Amino acid sequence: MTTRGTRAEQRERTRQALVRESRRLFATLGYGAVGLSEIVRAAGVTKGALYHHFSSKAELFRAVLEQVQEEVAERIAETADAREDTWEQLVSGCQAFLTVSTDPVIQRIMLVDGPAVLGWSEWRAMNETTSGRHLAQVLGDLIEEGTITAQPVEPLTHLLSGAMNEAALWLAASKDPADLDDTQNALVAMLRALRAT
Amino acid sequence: MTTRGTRAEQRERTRQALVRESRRLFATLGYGAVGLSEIVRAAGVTKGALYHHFSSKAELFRAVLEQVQEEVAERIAETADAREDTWEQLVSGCQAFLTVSTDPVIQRIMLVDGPAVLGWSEWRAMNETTSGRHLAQVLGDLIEEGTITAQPVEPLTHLLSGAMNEAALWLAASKDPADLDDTQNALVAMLRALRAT
DNA sequence: AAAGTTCACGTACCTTCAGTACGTGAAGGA
DNA sequence: TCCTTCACGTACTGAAGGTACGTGAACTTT
Repeated sequence: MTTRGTRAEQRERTRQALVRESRRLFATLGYGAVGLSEIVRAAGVTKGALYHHFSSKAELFRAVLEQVQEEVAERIAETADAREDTWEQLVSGCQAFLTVSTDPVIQRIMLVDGPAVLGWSEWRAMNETTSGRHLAQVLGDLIEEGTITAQPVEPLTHLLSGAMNEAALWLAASKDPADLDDTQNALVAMLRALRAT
Repeated sequence: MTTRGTRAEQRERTRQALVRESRRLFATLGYGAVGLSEIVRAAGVTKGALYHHFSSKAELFRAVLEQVQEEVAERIAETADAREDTWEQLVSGCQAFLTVSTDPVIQRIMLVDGPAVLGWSEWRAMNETTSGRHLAQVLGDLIEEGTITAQPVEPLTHLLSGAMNEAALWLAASKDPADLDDTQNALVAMLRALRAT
């Protein structure tokens, strides 16, 4: 094999090829239905290369999931940060999540296989460092400024993120385009319920 | 092997043994970490017997999940049906779900591995025939009687069931016993938001 | 610049697992 | 009593994840 460029460059190229191709395959076929041989063939390398970069199939999946999580978090933050009002940041952020998460590619990796492959607690921890943190942050701010009734933040965070995850999965499978609007309306209604009187 | 009793009896006994032992193992180790050899050893049969009853490992898991789903649905219905008022049925049913689903055994099978092993849509369909149907039923009744603001039932159902699933998973991992109360309070507050003015 | 070291892989192999083919003996019917 | 059915047990296979070790180019050292 003709190795191009410096060693660090080559290393990075191989790693990215593995992550990119496995992300594609995991998303379309699901973690369990994708073999390592299929991945390395698509990436144009061998299993030796894969195990030089990742200690296991699950570790490779973790790398993919991290990438997906960061992308989702970024796209949500983009939308939310465009708003001035904290309350509007919450609402628009939630709506952005519902829109972004409709992508089946994101769904399978982030919402379906993620918890099963890495275990729920690890999956939770990863969420917490990306998009979950934003949600908790905004909710905390809103409680502090008195917009939302004083209460523990964590239960609220999990209730909302769970509601949105499930709704996103359902929306992806639904045919009626009106479902998205209906869901967002119901969600906003629930959010409004949290507001202090 | 000394087969006791009639053929139908024996058949049922082995099937139940397989379901019982695999349920135990799936719950404690997770679907992926349990081998069929381990299951048949625990059940006191061989792989021939397993594949005579179930066409695949996933099918065996499906049988286990069905059993778990029915148990959960029954326990919730028990609590909810004790109430006269439809609204109180919703509230007590939701609270019952949070309490029941705290069991790690139920969690791993029903909430973590279920969607990944069977695929989300099949998992959703199974839910729909058990506990999910009760929730949709009650919500529909409440909308019909005007207690809840008129709106499509499905989005609401998914938002709520998703919120409760995630909350249950979090509660199981949490240490603070006050978390359960906090979550139930937050949930009830969200439910109340749905009420027509 | 030559020799030595590191490292990013490739090759060959092992183990385990889900799944299959086929044999067997008791239950049930004729 | 004979024949069929069926609920398994036994023995095997292919594929999958994972490992041990070799190799040659990139870097370091002298």
